[in-house]
Amino acid sequence: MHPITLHAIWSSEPKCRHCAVRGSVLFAGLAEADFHHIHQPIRDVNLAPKDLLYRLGEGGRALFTLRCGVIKLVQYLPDGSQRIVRLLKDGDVLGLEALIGQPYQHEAIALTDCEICAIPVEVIERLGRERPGLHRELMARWQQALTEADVWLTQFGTGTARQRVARLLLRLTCVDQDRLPLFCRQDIGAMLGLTTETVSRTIAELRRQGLLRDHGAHIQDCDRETLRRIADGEE
Amino acid sequence: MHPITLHAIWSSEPKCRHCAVRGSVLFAGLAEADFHHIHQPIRDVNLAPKDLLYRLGEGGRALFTLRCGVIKLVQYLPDGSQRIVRLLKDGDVLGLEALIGQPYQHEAIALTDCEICAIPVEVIERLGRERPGLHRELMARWQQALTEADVWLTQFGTGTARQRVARLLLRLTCVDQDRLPLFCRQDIGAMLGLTTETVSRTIAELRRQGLLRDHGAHIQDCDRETLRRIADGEE
DNA sequence: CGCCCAGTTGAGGACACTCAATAGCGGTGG
DNA sequence: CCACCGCTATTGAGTGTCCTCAACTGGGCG
Repeated sequence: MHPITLHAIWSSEPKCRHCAVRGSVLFAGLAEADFHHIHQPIRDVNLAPKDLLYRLGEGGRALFTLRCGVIKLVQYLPDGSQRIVRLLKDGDVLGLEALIGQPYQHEAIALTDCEICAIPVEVIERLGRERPGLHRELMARWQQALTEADVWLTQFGTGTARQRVARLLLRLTCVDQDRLPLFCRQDIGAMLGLTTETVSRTIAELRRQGLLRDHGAHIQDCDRETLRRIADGEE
Repeated sequence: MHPITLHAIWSSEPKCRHCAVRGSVLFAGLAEADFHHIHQPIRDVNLAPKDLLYRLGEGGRALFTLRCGVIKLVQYLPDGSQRIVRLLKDGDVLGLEALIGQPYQHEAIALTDCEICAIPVEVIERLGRERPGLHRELMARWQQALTEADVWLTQFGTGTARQRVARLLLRLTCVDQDRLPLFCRQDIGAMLGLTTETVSRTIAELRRQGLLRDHGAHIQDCDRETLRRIADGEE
């Protein structure tokens, strides 16, 4: 178990106002005046890779915005193997289930260094009462997660290993053209429903065909055009 | 293309008040007085099996509650094959994406006869402004869809054909112990990411082992205990 | 009666999994 | 500084599962 670094920073350092990703995170639409209504502490959480943000089944009273970093949401199968259900990146929101009183549905585990805001549910509820626009924002977040879930099912749950890997690489590189977070083969397998050996073999072959370069776990210079053809089953 | 039967019934027949599934559908918590605020027509839609409720990419201005019946949400892969992403049953809500101005993300196709309420987005917005509780209800619906999506990914996207079929049968029968809607082998395949032949073979073997009976597409009398062991990979 | 569609069954092959051995990398300690 | 350890990635061989293609069956309906 990894310790979670929590320290209340609200009173001393109102980061929300100056938050680097304010344009894209939950409070994007908040007017300056709205911040005066926040009496509850919004906490600042920092995670290192492999740290646990929250546990599956834990009854949480906060939701989180990811200011920077990458987090994986994991669920487990009866046989103990794990499946990565979604990835979250800068500006994404997680733990929404807390808003309706449900325990967290996943384990949330950091893949990179992460900076996170932990927002108590009561803060959202109070703000929501006075600013209905917040609800629209929240619903959009939910819809975004749902769309993402559907994509994972269709893109990463169907087709050959070659297709799935190609699709994953396309999706990961479309954010940051060449720089994508380093995933171990096991994580890639857990995202695609494949074994680490199959993933390794598949990536090795793509490398031999000159469709990407990789130093260790770092994958670079994907030939997106060819990968797209592979993803669509054209070769 | 299947014609959609739409007829406005609000003025003549205010079904929402007497809706059979009012206890579990969207307007569960609405006080009687709230209905006076609805000036927009809530339409009644009836579908036969294979009828299309809405199309993927269609920009809709209504969301739907399913009073009775079963509906499948379908997405398509680049190669044209279809994947069933979720099933909806009595009391479920669909088309939520319309609420945030997005086009529908799936094809919604009836599997049985269906009775549906089509609720204009404006109605929800007006009601939501006056009754914040509605937002909570909507968020719960979204979360429910999300949880369901995760289940499909982990349960139906992993494991052997035998395990997946067992899991599907368990999930379908847990609602209605012995009576489950009739799915063709192709639909089952589209839910599990398997071919119809594999589904057919797998079910045939379960039948030979006495774990279920089926007359044509109707499956009955599942041995849920044994199926559970199969689903968990214990045999 | 015969068509049509859905389901079943068979044969063969491709693909991914399992088990196992090896290689490569980074960190630690002597 | 180098040897060693542990972990991850890679590669190989063999097997099992599922897909593909194809033929056949059976029920529903015109």
